[in-house]
Amino acid sequence: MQDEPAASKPTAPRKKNYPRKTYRHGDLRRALLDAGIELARSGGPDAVVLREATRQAGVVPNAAYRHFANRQDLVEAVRAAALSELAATMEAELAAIDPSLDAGAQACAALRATGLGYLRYALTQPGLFRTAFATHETPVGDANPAKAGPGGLNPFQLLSQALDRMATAGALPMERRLGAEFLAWSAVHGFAMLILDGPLRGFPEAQIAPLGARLVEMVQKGL
Amino acid sequence: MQDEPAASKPTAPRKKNYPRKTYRHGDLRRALLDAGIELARSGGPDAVVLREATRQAGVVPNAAYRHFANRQDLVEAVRAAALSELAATMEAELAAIDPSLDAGAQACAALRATGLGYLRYALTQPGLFRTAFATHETPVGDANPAKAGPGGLNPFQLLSQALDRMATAGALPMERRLGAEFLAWSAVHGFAMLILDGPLRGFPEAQIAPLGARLVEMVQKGL
DNA sequence: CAACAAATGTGTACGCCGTCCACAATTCAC
DNA sequence: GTGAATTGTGGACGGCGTACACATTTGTTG
Repeated sequence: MQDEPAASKPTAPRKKNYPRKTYRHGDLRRALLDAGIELARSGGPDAVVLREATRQAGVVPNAAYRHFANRQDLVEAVRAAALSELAATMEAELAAIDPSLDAGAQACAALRATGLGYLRYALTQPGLFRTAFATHETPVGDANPAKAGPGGLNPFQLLSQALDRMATAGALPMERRLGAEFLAWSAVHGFAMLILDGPLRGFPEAQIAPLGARLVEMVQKGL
Repeated sequence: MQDEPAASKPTAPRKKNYPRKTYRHGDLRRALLDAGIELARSGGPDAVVLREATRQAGVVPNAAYRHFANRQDLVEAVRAAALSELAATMEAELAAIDPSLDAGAQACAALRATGLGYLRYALTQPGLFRTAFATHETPVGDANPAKAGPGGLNPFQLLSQALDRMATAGALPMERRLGAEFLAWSAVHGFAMLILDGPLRGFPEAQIAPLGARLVEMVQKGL
């Protein structure tokens, strides 16, 4: 529709700045995903609306169907990205553990770090966090690298790893190791939900943080 | 539109069997709410669609706006009903506690009962449970009786009561009483979510039940 | 390089949804 | 009984997800 002479051969896809001049977009899938992520970031899963994503990518609604089977498929992709970010946040917390501690103390610190990283992400990115867990299906045996952090492990695997370290270090009795990830995850996940959608919503972080610390302590003590 | 002579004076609203013959419905609000509850029961919050509720009530879509400000308002009403049912389930569990126990043991049993009742409802009525917590805002200082059970207390208040009993019975150190409802609720709520939408979804109840028991035990020990 | 197939974006259209407005039937209050 | 308030109707609008046919570009193969 443009009267420009198609210029040079623009085969190189521009990753950002999506206003395209060629008929082809270059990397529409990425553009749609990015738009979806931003929508989810600021409005949660329901804000991921297909038509809006295509609008932001400068493309007609149906173009999305060349890259995603349907809206839910796009949401799943956003979800995977959110889980990956979550894993990265947890890894960052893990990396901050004092390496001079003995194995048992390090393992306990790792458990706390996974929990606190989880909570940090929920507080920092509520929209994406809710998107990560609003839809059904959550990763467990799922080795999809799109859901993992830089270290290649997804959030659930990071937690399992921390518990394994505790068990081998003797900080967690073996007979309590089995299924412990479900108990620990329950507490932390529920706490995040209480903050985002529940009776703790809107509380200043100054009051949230100590409660979160108490929660992690409760898990460690009660496990 | 019917050629019937309007029959007798049908001022008495029929609570169920909504096919009406008069211009007025009798109790449309109730009919819409009932329809909304059924929709939520079988499909969660997103399944509560205004037009479908009016369809089931045998009425034109706009009629709903005489009784609910908008869709969200209807969902809120469904939500209140779900919370009330949840409270009732928890009360039922509480009522089953052996009264011959001493105060401390009864208080501990009450804490477990609130948690297990909560989980029972989540497992039995996943759609309504998710509706109760999917939308924002949750009852805490909220004395709305529509959200309470037969005993007049909402789920959060039931939990608080159980913790109070533990504290006065000496089963919970006073310095740990403050905020304990958040810790306990976190664990149980998160566990419910893991079962409904998370990695524990679809697990047979035979495997869920012992895990739930362990969870409640963890809370009691770690609180 | 020509020709054809595959990939990718466009245009049009359908049905569903929430919601707004004006209007009609009914009931209530005086 | 009459006028006002309540409650249901009819029609319309814009937004959404998505299906189908079509156009344009790109990649392949002779």
